[in-house]
Amino acid sequence: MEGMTEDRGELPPGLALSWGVQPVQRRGPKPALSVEQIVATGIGFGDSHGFEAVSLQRIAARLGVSTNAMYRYVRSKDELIVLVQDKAFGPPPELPSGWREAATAWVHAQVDRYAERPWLLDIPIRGAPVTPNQLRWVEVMLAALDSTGLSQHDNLGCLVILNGYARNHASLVRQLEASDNTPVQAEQVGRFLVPRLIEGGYPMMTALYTNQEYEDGVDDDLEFGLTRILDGIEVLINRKS
Amino acid sequence: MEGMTEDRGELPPGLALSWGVQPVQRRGPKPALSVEQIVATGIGFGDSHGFEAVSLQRIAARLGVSTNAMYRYVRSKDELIVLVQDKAFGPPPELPSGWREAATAWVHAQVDRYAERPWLLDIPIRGAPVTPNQLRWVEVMLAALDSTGLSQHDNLGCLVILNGYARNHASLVRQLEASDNTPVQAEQVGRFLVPRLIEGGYPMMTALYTNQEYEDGVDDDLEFGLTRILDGIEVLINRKS
DNA sequence: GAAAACTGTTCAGCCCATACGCTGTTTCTC
DNA sequence: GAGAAACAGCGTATGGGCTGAACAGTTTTC
Repeated sequence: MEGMTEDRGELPPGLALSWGVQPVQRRGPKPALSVEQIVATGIGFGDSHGFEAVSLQRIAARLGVSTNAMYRYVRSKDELIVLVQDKAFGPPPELPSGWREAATAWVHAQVDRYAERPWLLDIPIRGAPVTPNQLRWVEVMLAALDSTGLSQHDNLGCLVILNGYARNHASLVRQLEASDNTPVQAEQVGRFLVPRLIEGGYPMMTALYTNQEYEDGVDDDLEFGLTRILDGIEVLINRKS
Repeated sequence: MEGMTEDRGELPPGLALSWGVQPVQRRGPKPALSVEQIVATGIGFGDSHGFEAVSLQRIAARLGVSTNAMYRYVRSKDELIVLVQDKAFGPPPELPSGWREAATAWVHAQVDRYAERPWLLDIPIRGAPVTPNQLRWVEVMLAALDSTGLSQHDNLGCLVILNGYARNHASLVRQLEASDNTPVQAEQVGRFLVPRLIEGGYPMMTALYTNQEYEDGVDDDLEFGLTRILDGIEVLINRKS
């Protein structure tokens, strides 16, 4: 490809870089760093100390470079985050045949990714996915849904539901893992809350809390919700045929 | 209630204050501010300038007080955010009878709330809901699902799906509103992306982009996903009876 | 060899949350 | 009524973050 230097003036942050399009340099000293190196370091910090730890300062310090040197490689922190997100999430797995099996595997894979790197859940969603790995996830799921006979529009709708459910579930699991670590505190919360629930007219919540079902009932029951959603999609498929 | 001064030592941030439990003060000057006032000011900034704008500095400045005076009312920013979140989201509406109608109204109401105050989507979810309004939302939905004959556990599972879908959908709508404002940029993204999709082996994505269906197909189709989910739940209900 | 382009650096500005110590005010207790 | 205790808000200070501008050094091109 010759026109690799196309002007990326108004493209959203991270788009060009995530596809490996970098401004070709002709003169001047060789860069001491590379975008890949910077992104990898950012992921390292995310893995070890969470999303808040992936900052330009820290990455620069780790790489033995001044903070502002980062701006020779990345236009803004936002751009860096987009790159980190795409790289850290990685590509999707191969999906089994059969839309139901494929969807199940797809959701499981996403949940697993989030389990490996929970800090990815802290990255705010900027817009429609445009980076290579993100689009690959969409691609494989759409391919799997192609056999359902639904319209492109409906397939996309199903994908959005499944994706949202995966992310939502991963987020829930993460919360539970974080709060279940302190059963002492959970019990103290209950002692504070229950009288107020009774007095405030929260019968269902009271039952939940006194049944010990809360904080416990919302276990990592991925299959339950997934089955509901898949059943709902299946109803639609059967109706159309 | 006499024991209002129970020690709230180890309770999570915002729990006590959100339920109106404040340390009773006996001596010293009267506070110039109130927690309600602070929270209301925070919500004001959120409404006018987004979540990032709700900072202790700004609130303090607006109220004509030094930044650190805030810490006489709130233990940390986290605590403030919890209070702001609960107050800004507000209480749920009355739900119609019939679990399906109720769930539909519940999801719609949540989406509407997020449409009114999109910045609420930027608040990270800390843990299981414990504040009065949040719990009220759970309460009314559980009450509506009580007639399904499902177990408490299953009802909670359904609620989680619906809640996740509502939040996810609101988030999508917000993205679209933010990105659709610049059709010029969207077209430029397409020009950058399509050749790479073709070359990179993204047939479904290519079709989507060339069909103009992307950025457009994910419209605010709340009903589509909701119908799938409700159908899926209905399958479960019918199976159990 | 000179000019252009590009590197990383330092300096600087502005934002944020938070800790500490001070002064003045209010109220309880003796 | 006087002193002590408790509490308000303030100023100062620390540490972290993102980003812009000016600058000196390096490499390539003309």
